[in-house]
Amino acid sequence: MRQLRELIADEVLMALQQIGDVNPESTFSNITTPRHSSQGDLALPCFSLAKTLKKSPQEIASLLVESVSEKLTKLVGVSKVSNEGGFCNFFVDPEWLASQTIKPTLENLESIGHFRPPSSLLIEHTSANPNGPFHVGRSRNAILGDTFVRMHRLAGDDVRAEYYVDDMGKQVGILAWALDNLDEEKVTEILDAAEMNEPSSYPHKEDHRRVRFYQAANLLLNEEGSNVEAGVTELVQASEEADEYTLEKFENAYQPVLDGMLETLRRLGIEFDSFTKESKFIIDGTVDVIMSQLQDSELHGEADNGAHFLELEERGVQGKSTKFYFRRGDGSSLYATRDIAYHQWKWSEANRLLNILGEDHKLQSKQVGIALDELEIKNPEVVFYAFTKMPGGKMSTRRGNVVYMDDLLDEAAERATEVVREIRNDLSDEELTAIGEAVGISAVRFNIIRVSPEKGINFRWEDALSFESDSAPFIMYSHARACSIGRRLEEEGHNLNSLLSKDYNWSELSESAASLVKRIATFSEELDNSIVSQRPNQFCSYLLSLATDYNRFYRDNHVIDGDRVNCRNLALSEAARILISAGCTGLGIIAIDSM
RNA sequence: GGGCGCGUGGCCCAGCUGGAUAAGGCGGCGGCCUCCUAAGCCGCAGAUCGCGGGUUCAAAUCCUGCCGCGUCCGCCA
Repeated sequence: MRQLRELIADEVLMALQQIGDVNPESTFSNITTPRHSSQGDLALPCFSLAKTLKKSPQEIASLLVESVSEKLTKLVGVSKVSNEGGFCNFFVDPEWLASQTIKPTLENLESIGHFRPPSSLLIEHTSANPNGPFHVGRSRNAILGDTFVRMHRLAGDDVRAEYYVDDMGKQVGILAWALDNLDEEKVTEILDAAEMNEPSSYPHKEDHRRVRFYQAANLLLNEEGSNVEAGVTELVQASEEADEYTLEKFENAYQPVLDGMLETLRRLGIEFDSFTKESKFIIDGTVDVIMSQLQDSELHGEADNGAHFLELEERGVQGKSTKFYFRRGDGSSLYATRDIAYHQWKWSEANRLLNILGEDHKLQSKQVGIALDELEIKNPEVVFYAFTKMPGGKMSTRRGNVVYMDDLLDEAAERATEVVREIRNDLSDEELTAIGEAVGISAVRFNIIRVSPEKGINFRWEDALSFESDSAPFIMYSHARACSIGRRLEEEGHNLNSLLSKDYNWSELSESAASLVKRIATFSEELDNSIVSQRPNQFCSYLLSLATDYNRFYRDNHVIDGDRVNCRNLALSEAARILISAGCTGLGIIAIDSM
């Protein structure tokens, strides 16, 4: 709690110095938030001082309290200082905290979430091969990436969301080949034979339609003695030489697929500011420059057939192969080489770079990082996330072992609509559907970001669609409750702004109201912590706590009491409502006002 | 074989830059709607923090060995 910390810092530092601490700053930096509210709002562990001061931690804590207590408790804002078990415990005065935080929250809507000077950054996420519909396995990247975009924006940063389009190479080549050489009938025949001809719920959406061509071509590719391989290879080679005709053919093949994927993403609330094509760096020649620069590296080596690599063993890369190839024997570049050029270009576009990558890209990312070092180009910040597994194993577009996001969202919206229908009998079908859509989508997003990125997710329908307490609908429900208060006041002819413009008396806050005030006060620092530690799940937890605290407040602090309005409780409720709503925006949850 | 990551109540999951009684949720049991939305609130039961060593005043957290799971080790993307 930064408000309390700032308030007590000077006194505590002085007291630490007095009792003989030679590095009070360092001791003070250990101050933490206690687990239990009975232990105050901040606690300073005194154990590290025991040795140098030759006193027990308990004794030290007690000395500190003695020296600091009188002055601090005279300060407006500190209600109590005590010590227990070697900790020094500081208690904030909730009335003071409320006077510091509630009004600013109500009045400075545009600065909600701001905690530190803003930065400008480019976040690259999703960047999935445009070869088929967006599926659940790919969605963790998109949802996580978009959440970072949103959280940074909430914190005041200038963010550009970027999609790197793989518009060349094998994946798109296979798709282009298939569209050229197969027809619907043939595709159906091939998929039937492999028992992969599953009916699509979106047969006319291009990503769903074309993925069948892609899957069929992959099946042909694996057949003995097929000439498909040769055809695809020819295309791929042409694309890597930036052959205009081929690249256009590729674009015609993938663009409708990409559009379909983006449509799905848009339904999830995910949009991009810019798209950069991989071929750009072949066409503009930077890949060639990079390759020749890398040949000057002391790590550079050349294989028998003329392929070039960096030997990374001395840079900590271990395994069967420690070589990083950046140029094939025929002189052409590889995906990773283009990625280096892409990073060089990205640094010309932003001050900070953040990449969202699956854990399968860890080695690749390390190799690119070392190559960037060799070229004296800064490394980007990277967030890795673990895979989403299906009960049958890894999801794969190629093998058809997938759950498409379009289907998951339909199911989510449908189930949510049924839940609303059971609860609300005063709404039209249209309203029910709208709420169901918002709830379903929010729930799906939340169930992915609520778990720490490095932990694997086992996809289960019932988990992905969970509407239980640890979920987006729970948060949305608190928000809707808060909205209903304002709505009712306005229906009764009140003007909310004039009710809120009064000066409140914050004395004698109930326990639940005080808890809510404290929770509200830590919004920005919780957001910032979550961003800095690259764990959106932390902000998820915070928002769940805020919603829980609001629900408790709601239980025993009424705003409307007969024909009287408690303006102070209204101010608290509105501040909470505003922050829940802002938090939802930051996580991609749709904060509807009725549900 | 090697690298990286993960392993917390029956299930999901937080805590992991060491600190006080390991936080929530689901499921189970029991309470609360003459009162602003009960998708809520309150209580009870349930944890050898994968296993073994070590460092420390203090270990779920750091180190190390083992076991299990994931992922990577392509002149693929």
